[in-house]
Amino acid sequence: MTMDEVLPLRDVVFNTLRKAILTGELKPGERLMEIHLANRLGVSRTPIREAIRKLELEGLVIMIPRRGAEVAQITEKSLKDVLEVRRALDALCVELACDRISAEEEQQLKNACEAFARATETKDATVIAKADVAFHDIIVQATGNQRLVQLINNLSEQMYRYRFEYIKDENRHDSLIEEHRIIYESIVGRDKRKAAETAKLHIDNQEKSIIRQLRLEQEQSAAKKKQ
Amino acid sequence: MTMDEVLPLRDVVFNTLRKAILTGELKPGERLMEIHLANRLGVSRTPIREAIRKLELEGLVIMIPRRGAEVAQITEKSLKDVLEVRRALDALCVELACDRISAEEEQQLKNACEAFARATETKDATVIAKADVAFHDIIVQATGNQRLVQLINNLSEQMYRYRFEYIKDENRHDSLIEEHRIIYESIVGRDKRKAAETAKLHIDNQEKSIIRQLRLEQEQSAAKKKQ
DNA sequence: AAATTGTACTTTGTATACAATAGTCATTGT
DNA sequence: ACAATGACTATTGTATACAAAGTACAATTT
Repeated sequence: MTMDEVLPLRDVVFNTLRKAILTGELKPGERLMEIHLANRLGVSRTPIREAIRKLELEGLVIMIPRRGAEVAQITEKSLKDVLEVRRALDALCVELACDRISAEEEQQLKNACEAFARATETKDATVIAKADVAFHDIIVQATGNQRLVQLINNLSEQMYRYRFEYIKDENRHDSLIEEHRIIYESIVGRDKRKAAETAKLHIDNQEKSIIRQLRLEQEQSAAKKKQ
Repeated sequence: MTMDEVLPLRDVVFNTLRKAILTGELKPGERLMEIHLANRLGVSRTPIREAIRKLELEGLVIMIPRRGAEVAQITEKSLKDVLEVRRALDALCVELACDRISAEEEQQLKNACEAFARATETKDATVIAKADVAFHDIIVQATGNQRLVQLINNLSEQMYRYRFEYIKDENRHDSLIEEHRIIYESIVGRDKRKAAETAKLHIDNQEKSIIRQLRLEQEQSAAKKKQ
């Protein structure tokens, strides 16, 4: 018996648009026109509008009065702002995890750590990204703080598009594995200071890579505009 | 010439409902029925619904499928979660302020610090609360991180109702003034460690007071239910 | 030829109408 | 008397219709 839970259309639309923005299918600056989207998704304007209201508060689209919504631009400044906050929250995460992680979660974290190392061998960015998310999810969940879970997820969202390029870089794989290992061991060893320090380092490395990626894209779009 | 900017109705409704929830005019658990609200505010259901979608994502209301929205309950757990995050973010704030505060902002902070001390003498909770917000706002703004500003404001929101009781407690006034003074001096003296520590202490004190308040309220409502 | 005005079209903002569902109360049968 | 079923009502979910505003393009005038 399949209890195929029927979500309200607004949530279906919200998830669809969210995914489209995060994967880059809808590009920054692109306009979201209600009738157009309604036709494409086969619903009326009402659920589209309600979905846009949620995307607006989540920062994925911006509203221009009497002109409608468009996909939010990511600037280097806004990315730095997000990562500055994440650095603090990721550090908080691992510190709380040191206090609160259960024996079962410790085992899961160990498995996830090893699974990540194996995933890098596939050289498939999608597989690696999933293994990476799985590892960090266990830590975030171990904090037992729902609000923190929600905030970290929202902040991670903002840079989904760029994380992929970072994951692809094979030269970084060994240090990624090493960082994960240190974080795992620090948490198990209840060494808050070291865990927090490594978590911050982990973000710093991501920041460098993502900003390089972002500059590249902006150069490209600038060149395209000229041509 | 008054450029009385006409906000979309959904934003007017959003702000109205938000304020009503934060001031306690709409109580936790109370249902938000669309037609009812539409009649009361003299608009149609559409802007009401869009406002509710935003309140939903902000965590001020929760949706029950096919039953509509109701004002979110604040539990002791959810409050502790919020404050745990705030402790980290407030510490980040003062640290960043140490690095980035301008000479002008330093002067403003000095004024706000003195203004707060004077405000406590009025023994008027509204006046004191305003002076307190003004002081902290300068620090948050000094970080130059828009995302951080947004997050702190959203998190502060969640406990607006209870902060008032905290501010009222005259026994705490002297230590509040002292904490503000230490934070001010640490920022000016670029002492990140001390600034962060005091900021955390500041939150800890709030937490104790607010949780006491929350327990009191819950006892009262439990008693009322029995009677 | 350039500028300005007017008109038509596109798109959002708001209201209302219709559909579906869940909760409530009464009625009926055991 | 109690349980179960069915109808009615209240409320949300969705679609559409109408109003207002902003934009682009063409025509006209200087």
